[in-house]
Amino acid sequence: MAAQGKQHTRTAVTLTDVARLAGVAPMTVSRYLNQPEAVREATRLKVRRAIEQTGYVHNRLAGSLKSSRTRLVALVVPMVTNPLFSDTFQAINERLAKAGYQVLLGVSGYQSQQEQELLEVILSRRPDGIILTGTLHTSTSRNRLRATGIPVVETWDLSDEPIDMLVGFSHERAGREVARVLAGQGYRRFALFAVDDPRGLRRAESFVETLAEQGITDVHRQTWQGLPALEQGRNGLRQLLLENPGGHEPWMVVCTSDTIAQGVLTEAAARGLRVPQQLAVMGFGDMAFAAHTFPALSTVRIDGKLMGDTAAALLLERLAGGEQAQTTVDIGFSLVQRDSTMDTASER
Amino acid sequence: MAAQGKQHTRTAVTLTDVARLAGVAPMTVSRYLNQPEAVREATRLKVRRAIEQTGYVHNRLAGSLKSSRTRLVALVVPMVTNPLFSDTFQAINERLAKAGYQVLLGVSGYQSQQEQELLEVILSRRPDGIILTGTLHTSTSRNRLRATGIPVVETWDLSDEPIDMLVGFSHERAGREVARVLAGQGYRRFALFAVDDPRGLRRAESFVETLAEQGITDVHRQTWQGLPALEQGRNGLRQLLLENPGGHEPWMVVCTSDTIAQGVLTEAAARGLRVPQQLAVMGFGDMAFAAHTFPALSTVRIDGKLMGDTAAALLLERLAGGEQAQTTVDIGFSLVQRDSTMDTASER
DNA sequence: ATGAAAGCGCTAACAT
DNA sequence: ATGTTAGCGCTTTCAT
Repeated sequence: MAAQGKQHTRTAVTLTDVARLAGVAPMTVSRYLNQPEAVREATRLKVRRAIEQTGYVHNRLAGSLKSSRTRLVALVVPMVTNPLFSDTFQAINERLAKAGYQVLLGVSGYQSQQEQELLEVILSRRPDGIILTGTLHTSTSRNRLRATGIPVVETWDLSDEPIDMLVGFSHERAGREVARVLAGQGYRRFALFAVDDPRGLRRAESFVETLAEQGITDVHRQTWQGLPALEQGRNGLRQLLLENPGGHEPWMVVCTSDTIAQGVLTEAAARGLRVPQQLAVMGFGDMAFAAHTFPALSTVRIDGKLMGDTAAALLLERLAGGEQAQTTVDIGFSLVQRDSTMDTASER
Repeated sequence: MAAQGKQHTRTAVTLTDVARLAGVAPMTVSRYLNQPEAVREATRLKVRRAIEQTGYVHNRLAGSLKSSRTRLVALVVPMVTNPLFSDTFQAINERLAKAGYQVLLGVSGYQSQQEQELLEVILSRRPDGIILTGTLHTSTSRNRLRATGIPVVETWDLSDEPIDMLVGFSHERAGREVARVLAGQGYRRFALFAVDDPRGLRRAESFVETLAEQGITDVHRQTWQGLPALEQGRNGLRQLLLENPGGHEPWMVVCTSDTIAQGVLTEAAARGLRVPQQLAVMGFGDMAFAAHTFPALSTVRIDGKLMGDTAAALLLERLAGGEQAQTTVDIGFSLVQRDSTMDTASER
C-alpha cells in the first residue's frame, strides 16, 4: 500500500547535491564512496553527515558507465531448482559478495534454444565476468563470448577448448571409475537409472562402455526427462523388477543422481528388499542426505562448494589483474563406499 | 587461456557506430533495439546488418542512466541452498525473464547483521523492483525501502505492516491447523522437531500453544541450527526414543520441514518401527519427494511456484503502471494427509 | 588532499 | 517514420 500512488519518488538526490551540502567538490564525495582512505577524516565527516541528511543512495549505473566496471558477475545455471548446483551457487555468491561484486542471475534451461538471447541480455549489462554451469551449447555463443573478451569461468565440466577459465571434473572418468570399481567388486547384473541432462548422460555412456569392455553388455537402462526425482527411482525399481522377475544375482542399480538413488532405496525398503544383499545402489553427487539414508548411500562425491570457491577465486584473481598461475582446475571426484554397496559383492 | 592478455577488448562499438554504418540516426538504432515495430522494415534490415557486421552489443547501462529504468529486479533470499524456496525462486525468474527483466541476486542469510549493507548495494543498482523472501528484520531497512518508493514484494509470510506488496501465508495459522487436526485425530504424545529459522519457529510456537489449549502440554522438543537436514530427523528420533524408552502411546513427530521428516521416516525404517502405527510423522512444505517417501509423508502443502508467479505478476503489474486490484495475496496452505499419519489415530 | 573539466553511451522529448 | 538536442550522474584525467 505504501508508495502506491507516489510515482517512484526516486532518489532525486545526486552526488552533486551531497557535495554542495557538504561544501566540497563532487569528486570528493565520489572518493569518499570509492576510496574513503584517500579523504581526510575531517572531510569524511562532513560528507558522511551530508549523505545521512539527504538520504543519498549511490548510483552505480552512472559510475559504471564512465569507468566501464560494473562489479557485476553473471552466473548462468541450468535450473534454480536443481539442488546439485546449490552449493556451488551459494559459494560463488558468497565469495563474490565479499569482494564487492553482485550476481546477476541467468537461467539457461537444458535446451540451447534461447541461449543466444540469454547471452545478449547478459552482455548488455556489461558484467565484469561470467560464470557458466557446464558448457555453452552453441559455438555461436562460445565465439561471441570469446570475442567480447570478458573473463569467463566454465564450471562442472572439463573441456579441451575452454572459452577461458575452467573448474570442473571429468564426467567420462567418473562414469568409467564407477563401472571399474563395481565390476571389480564382483557385481555382474547392472541397471542404469538416468535423467537426460547432458553431463549425466555422458557419465552414463562412459559407464556402459566400460562395463562392455569388461564383458558386461546387458545393462537394464531407464532414462527420464527433467530434474532427478525420488519418484523416478521408485518407479524405476518397480519396473526393473517387473521386467525381470527371476534371477539370483543381485541387481546393482547405478543412478546419475543421489535423488534417484534415494528413490531406489525407498522402493527397496517398501518391498522389504535387503540392501545391499539383494539389491545394491549407487548414487551421484554425495548430497547432504546421502550419508544418512538407510542404508547409507554409496555415491560419487563432488565438492560443489570447492568448485564454487575456486571458480570465484579464479575470476577475482583475473579481475584483480595479477598473473594467474593456472586457469584450469580439475577438482576431481571420489567414490564413497557406504552401505548400499558391498566392498566385495561375492561376500553376500 | 583466451583473452588472457587482451585487456578486455570490450565493445568499442557503440550505437553511434552502428547508426553511421547503417546510414541512420543513433535514435533509429535505439528504436530498433527497444521498439522495433516503430521502425520500417527496410530500415530494420539496414540496422540489423550493421549490428551483425560490427558485432555490436547493446549497452543497457547507458540507457538505464538516461531512462531511469534498469529492467533489473533484485531478489533477496535467505540462502540459495534451501530447497524450500527453489520453486518460488525459479518461478519468479522465469516470469520476470519472460517480461524482459533480469534478476539481481541478494543473499541475506538468516542474520539481520549485514542486511543494511546488502540493501545499499542493491539500491545502488537502481532495480525497478525488489522481491524479498520473508520480512526484512530491521526497521531501518524497511523504512529505507519505503522511502525510496521502489516497488517491493514480500513473500513467504504475511504482515500487518507490509512495506508494499505481499504474497504469502500465515505461519501461525499453519502451526495451529496442524495441532488442531492431529489432536482431533486422537494423537496425544507429541514431539516437535524444528530448525531455528524465524518462520519455522513461529509455526512451532503456534503449534505448541494450540496443543496446550487442548490440554497437551508435554511436548518433546528438539531444535537445530542452520538448514533442515535428513540427519537431524534421524538423530532426533534416536534421541527421542533414548530419552523415552517406555510408553505404548505412539509418538506423533511434527517437523518444521519435510527434509527433517524424511529423516525421521528413515530412522524409523532403520529401526523397523511401523509407521504410522507405532510412530507418526508430519512434515512441512510438500516438497517433491514428500509424496514418494515410504510411507508417503503427510505434510503441509505450500505452493511455492504459485507464490513466485503471483509475486512476479504483482510486481510486473505495478511496473506496467496499471491499477492494481490487490497488493496483498494470501495463498494459503493445505494439510495433506498421506500414510505417515492416520486418519484416526485411535484406529491403530 | 582536493578540485575542474570533460564525457562515458545511451534515450526522453521534441521536431520534422 | 525518422532526426536533433540535450543530459542522465557519475568517474577519469589532469591540475593545484
